[in-house]
Amino acid sequence: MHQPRKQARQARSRVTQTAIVEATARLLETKGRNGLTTNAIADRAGVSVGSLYQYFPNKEAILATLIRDKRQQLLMRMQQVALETQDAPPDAALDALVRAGMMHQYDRPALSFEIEYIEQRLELADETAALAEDMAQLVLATVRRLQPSAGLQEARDVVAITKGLINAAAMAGEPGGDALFARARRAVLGYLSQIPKM
Amino acid sequence: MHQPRKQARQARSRVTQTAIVEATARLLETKGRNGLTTNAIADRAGVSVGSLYQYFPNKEAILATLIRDKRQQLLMRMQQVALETQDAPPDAALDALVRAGMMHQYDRPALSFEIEYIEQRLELADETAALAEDMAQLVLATVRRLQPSAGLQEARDVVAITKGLINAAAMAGEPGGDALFARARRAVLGYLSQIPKM
DNA sequence: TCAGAATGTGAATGATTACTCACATTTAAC
DNA sequence: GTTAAATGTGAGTAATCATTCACATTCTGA
Repeated sequence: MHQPRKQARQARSRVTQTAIVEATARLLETKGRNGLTTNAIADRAGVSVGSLYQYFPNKEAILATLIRDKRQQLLMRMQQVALETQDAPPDAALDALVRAGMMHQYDRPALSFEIEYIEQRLELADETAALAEDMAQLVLATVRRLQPSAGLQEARDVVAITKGLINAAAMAGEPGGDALFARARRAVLGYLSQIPKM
Repeated sequence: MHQPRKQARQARSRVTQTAIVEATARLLETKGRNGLTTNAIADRAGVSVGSLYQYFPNKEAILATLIRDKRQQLLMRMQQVALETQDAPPDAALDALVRAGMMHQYDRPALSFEIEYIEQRLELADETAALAEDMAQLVLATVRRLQPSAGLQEARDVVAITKGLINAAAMAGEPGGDALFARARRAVLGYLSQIPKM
């Protein structure tokens, strides 16, 4: 392989680095995994191919950075929402979480879709699983306020159900407004209402 | 491009054709979209590369055939189940549909995952949408027996919810047994119970 | 102002891969 | 048994693409 140059020391290098990752995101959205070539990334980012290799050891590393960024972004948003709603009524708190998840995926649906696929075929599977657990833990705290008998598995399911619904809507080209949110809300509350008491 | 040879007339050509499609499926499962090269397909199928092009104009066409086959298989299975349960109690009928969907996806989860991705980036998007509508119509008939106020959108949601749940379970490596089915059942029934009456 | 460090460049390289074609083998019909 | 059609072969071709490297440009500190 090859060692990328040392840490950035000038402002312009950060700009370049960001441009590369964002160009990768845009290409994934428009052309998918196949249209994602290093030369295309460089073009789109307005830099030369050589620059990619100043900051990333290879193409996969760019993808890994993009994915980690997005992941971090989602988790932090959810944590923030959980914090903000800790004193709100339980159903309002859950609403806020569902809405945050929906917003994140709907912000750039095509990108979310590509990332979900790529995660599975990179050495990121472990990190992905770790994130899923963090998300489930976060959701669990709120879910328990509504359904004390809920466990981690149920929290995971709530995440999966929401994701499934939103994914399908996004793929079908449905706009992600209040109608979709209302259905996601029903799915989650409905599922929770069916959890057997212990 | 290039014209594949005419329709098969001998039995061995059918064998070859099937071997090519099945090899493609196996490679997708084990190596993913990236490991899927024409030479690898030929190797795995035990034929020469040239033979691929006797039956398919290009690599995409092999994928398209595989995807159509799988789709057809799922839809027919669901139709059969719907027919078999048309006189059964509504909840038993819905159970049977959910179970059939689960079985299909769990039969070869990695393959299902790859196919779902590829469908979006092939000229198959229209057919995929058409299948989704067929599935929704099929599910709607049964769903209505439980919730007469349910519409096509709710049927679509039921499919999406189930798919999301099963997908997450498959990716997490969870075995697809009765525990998963019970949760899928709860998700569907819970969602339906929340549909507002008109 | 200037040296050296940091950053940027893009043609060249080697590997991979989809697809072709001239030919070999097998089958079916008589 | 012979022949023509059907089927199978795989080295070769051209295109694409990730990565490199020798060099150019820009910045920073003194």
